[in-house]
Amino acid sequence: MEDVAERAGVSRALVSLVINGSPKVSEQKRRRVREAARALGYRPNLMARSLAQKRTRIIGVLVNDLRNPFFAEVVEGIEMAAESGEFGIVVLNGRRDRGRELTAVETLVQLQVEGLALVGAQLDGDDLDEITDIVPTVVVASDFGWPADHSGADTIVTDGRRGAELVVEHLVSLGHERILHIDGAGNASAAERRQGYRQGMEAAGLGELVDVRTGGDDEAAAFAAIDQILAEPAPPTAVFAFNDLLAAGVLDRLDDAGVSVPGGMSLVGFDNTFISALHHLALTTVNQPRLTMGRMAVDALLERLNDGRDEPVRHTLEPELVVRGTTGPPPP
Amino acid sequence: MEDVAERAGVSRALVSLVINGSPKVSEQKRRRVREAARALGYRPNLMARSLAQKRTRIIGVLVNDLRNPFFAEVVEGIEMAAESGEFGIVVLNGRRDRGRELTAVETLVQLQVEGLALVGAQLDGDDLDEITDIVPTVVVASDFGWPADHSGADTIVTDGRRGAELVVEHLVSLGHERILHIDGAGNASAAERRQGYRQGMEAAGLGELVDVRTGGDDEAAAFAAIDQILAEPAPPTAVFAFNDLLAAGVLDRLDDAGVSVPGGMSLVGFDNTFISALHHLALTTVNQPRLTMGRMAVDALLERLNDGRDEPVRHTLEPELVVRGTTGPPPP
DNA sequence: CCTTTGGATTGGAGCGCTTCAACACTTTAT
DNA sequence: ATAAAGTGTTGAAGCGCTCCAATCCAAAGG
Repeated sequence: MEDVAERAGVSRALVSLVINGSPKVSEQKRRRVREAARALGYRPNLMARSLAQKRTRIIGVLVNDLRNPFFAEVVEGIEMAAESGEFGIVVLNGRRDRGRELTAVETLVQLQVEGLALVGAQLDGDDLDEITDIVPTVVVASDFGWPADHSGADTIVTDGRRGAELVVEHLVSLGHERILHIDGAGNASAAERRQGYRQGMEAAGLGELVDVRTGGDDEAAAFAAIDQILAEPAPPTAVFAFNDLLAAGVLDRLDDAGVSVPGGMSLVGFDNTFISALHHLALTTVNQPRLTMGRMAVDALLERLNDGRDEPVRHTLEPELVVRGTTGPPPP
Repeated sequence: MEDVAERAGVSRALVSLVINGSPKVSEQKRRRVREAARALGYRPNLMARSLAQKRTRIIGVLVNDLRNPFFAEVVEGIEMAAESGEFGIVVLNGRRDRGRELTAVETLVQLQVEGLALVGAQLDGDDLDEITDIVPTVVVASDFGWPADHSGADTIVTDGRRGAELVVEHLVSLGHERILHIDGAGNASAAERRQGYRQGMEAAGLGELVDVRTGGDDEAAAFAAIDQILAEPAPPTAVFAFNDLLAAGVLDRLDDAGVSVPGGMSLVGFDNTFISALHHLALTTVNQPRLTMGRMAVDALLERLNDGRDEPVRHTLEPELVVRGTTGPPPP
């Protein structure tokens, strides 16, 4: 910067003004500075700038698992919204490891991010208790148990309970009774969907047939459960899987076992990722508006940042059943 | 930091030493500083630290499209390797837009990243000419045309030419002759695969039947091409798609048109993403060792950073044909 | 002709940290 | 006893930038 100033025959301060596009610089000097900067290949040092400004204009994003297309799209929504709010984002990947999530959050805070978006994080409220009063935080696509006195983070979720109910209602309307749920195990939104499933079953008078098996959040997690189910005397006629990835795993296994879908068994996923839309799978699933979720997350942060809101806010989006080809009437 | 020092009854310098785990600090003071830091909820400011150290320990990653599982996994490989080299990564998403890629690279440089990994980038050599002599750069999963005098970036690719040849060889061995290629349009590695396809065809004496259609890099890009092909008098008996996503789109369209696979037409993808492994698709494809590519990319950067290498290096990995269920003999 | 006004420019302090030379003690060798 | 050689600790400079108060200058007003 010093060099640029010298070459342009001005002070360092003036160079700073030009770089930041201040209106109070004469056209002449502006040009000279620009030229000097170009000639010298000058690039401002963002670290120094942030330090001096005490602002970073960065939103930190922690994501549960980048390989899951659902999360990847939420992140994309966040990125797009951040961009139009003149913020950059830094994405850290928890890779499904709670410990890594914890250190990632710590890193982001030390990076002085101005807002924190946790996408599908597995942390719980206590982990964040301290964080939330340092930096505005929004939790997306998962739901934390907050400690009683927490100052609050915002929450953006799709109503997983309702989504699961929709699934059960759909299956029941097709005539299914033995509907089984392979859940998301310890996954952030697993509990809610389990609950919705239970409520749906009970509402349909099928409370006695409630059957939840442990799954997970990827294809492989379904294998054990399916193998077990198929070996049982009275297998279900429909399976509701925690998410699309898991459902794809179920489909694979049913395939292997020679069970046709939906002829021999109906199958429903969750998330409406592009995977479920592939015609060859044509998975009936529940849509979550991912881009919208990302946008709302950023909006929530910006409200705290720009408008000074400080009570926590909670947005629950409506899920939507997407009926494709993996659901039909139960076998006779 | 000042506060911590005061509370612990030491100087700021000593606090710094403790935080950075210097061995030359008495156990007693170390404890007192630690305690003071905890009590005050002190968090070091990474910006300030980087500025003072003139190091960031950050590798910048620019990725073509985070929604493509192939790229997501390469990034994961990079992240894991970086982690074990004591580096963090910052990922910026180009979202398939060249302009965005350009500004992203600029941002990363200004962020003072110590290394730059471009994953599937669409930039060309000239864009990077200036960058590469500021920061060590490695190009992964795409291949740039370098300007003659460039000081060099490293390159990590899977041999796309060879991969395409493998595909053609496989199809030819099954008896196919009319093998069509739906390409990746302007995509970074499209040219190479096109070339491999051509060479393979020619080597098999099928040079006359070479037929390349414009595709792209996602499902939708395949639709137009397939519709057109099916309307032609002598449609191909096999289609080689630029990547798995595109192949999935082809599969969808063939499905719609009532063409069975592989009975009516054989289909091959590229990348061996988890999508191709779904039994319902069971897509024959070509594997690229993604995690290895990520690791090698980081290794290349570390060699420049730590060992002072300064001539460009190029690693070409061997592709591997993965035969699944979408290829078979041509229809009679 | 002198003062006022207002826009353009600048010097310098400060952002939170690291680092290095210098200093203050101990301990060991002489 | 004194010199030499560690150990721990610290003051102060400096990293590259921003931003405020102060200054400068030219045009406008009296």
